[in-house]
Amino acid sequence: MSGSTTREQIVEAADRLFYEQGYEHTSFADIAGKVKISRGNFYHHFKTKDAILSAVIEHRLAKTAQLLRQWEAEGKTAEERIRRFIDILIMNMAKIKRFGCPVGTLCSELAKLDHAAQGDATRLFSLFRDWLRGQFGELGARAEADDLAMHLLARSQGVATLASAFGDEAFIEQEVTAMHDWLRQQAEQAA
Amino acid sequence: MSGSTTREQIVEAADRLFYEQGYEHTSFADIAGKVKISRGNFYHHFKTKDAILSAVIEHRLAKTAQLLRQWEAEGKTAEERIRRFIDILIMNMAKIKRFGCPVGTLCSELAKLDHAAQGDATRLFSLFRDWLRGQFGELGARAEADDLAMHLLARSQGVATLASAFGDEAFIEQEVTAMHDWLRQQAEQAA
DNA sequence: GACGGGTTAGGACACATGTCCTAGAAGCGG
DNA sequence: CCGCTTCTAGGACATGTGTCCTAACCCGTC
Repeated sequence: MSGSTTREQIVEAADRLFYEQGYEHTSFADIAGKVKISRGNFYHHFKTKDAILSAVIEHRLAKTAQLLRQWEAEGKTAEERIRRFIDILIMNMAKIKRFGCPVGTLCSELAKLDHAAQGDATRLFSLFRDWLRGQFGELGARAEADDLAMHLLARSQGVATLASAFGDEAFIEQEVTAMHDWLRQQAEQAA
Repeated sequence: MSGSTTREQIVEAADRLFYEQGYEHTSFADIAGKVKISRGNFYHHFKTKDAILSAVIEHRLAKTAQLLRQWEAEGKTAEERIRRFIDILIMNMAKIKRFGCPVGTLCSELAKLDHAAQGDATRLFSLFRDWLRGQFGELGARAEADDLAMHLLARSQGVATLASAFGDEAFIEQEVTAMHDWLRQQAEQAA
């Protein structure tokens, strides 16, 4: 988990803690403890808790963009690429069951705090949304491409929320299968 | 919104604040301010913040159970009753757009805090889940009744999360329509 | 009118937190 | 070796928090 620079280590530790404990429930001391630096040193890198949040979101945006590029490169057809998206629920099953979706829970928390970074956090969703819209477009959907993208995003979110609440991994697998079936239907319908 | 006793007023104010600001971000002072009592008086009614949370969850469980009984009485067919559930997204559209789903966001927050009341909060979901399973059972679904219940719950959750993140009410309406269509299919399939 | 239990107000207390300052250590070019 | 910038440690400071104590108040009962 260790990036090279201290700043990167801080961002990565904060990223993880924000996900696992929530933004507000994570303190400077928590992050400093993880990175094993003093709270005073912390201030040299980030003046403000909000500044860390911004850096964490920026970091997640970069990671997500890279992930999307990777899917773009690996999947041969649009349908195949969309399946990669569906399968992140399987790849991250254990963490999702424990902490929910990193994007959805962060957006929810910031919405309640009425936090200034709310818009930036939503851009994480937009990244997936726009990418999915592109894939559905290639698949043959025209005007509905964005609707389909939002629909699939929403279903993933719902699965993550319920799986976390009930601590149910089997439910994830079941709904992932259903989403794959749904995608097949969409692909056939478009052809 | 004012219940008669001070205790009820506290619970109702806390209920709302926990929903709108989150559990952790709501302080004794916030609640006392809303009810217009002193922090000292507060202690007479609730010794602990966790105690308030328990009371709030209990309150929500009671309100939810009553709502389900009401739907039970009003809807003539199982299909009609399930539509009531779907339509809460419309009824509470404005608040959902602003704060998400009260149940889902509470469960998510408590999961991250690793809070003892997590299980109690999940019972809120269970109330809906069990009720929906019953309805789908009446509709003709047998073994899949619980799967259908969870599926519908998950979709509602996803819609709430995304509608809140994007501040998009039209998306709620669109997905509600889709869920109604899906339900019609299920009803036809069962018959 | 006196009593007593339930209710209220006000504030004390210890602690954690975000923010900030200062002084020293470490690395590096001249 | 010197001087400068960057990094690090430790702690100060004000504020907000959950918790808790004490004294006064209300109000029905004898």
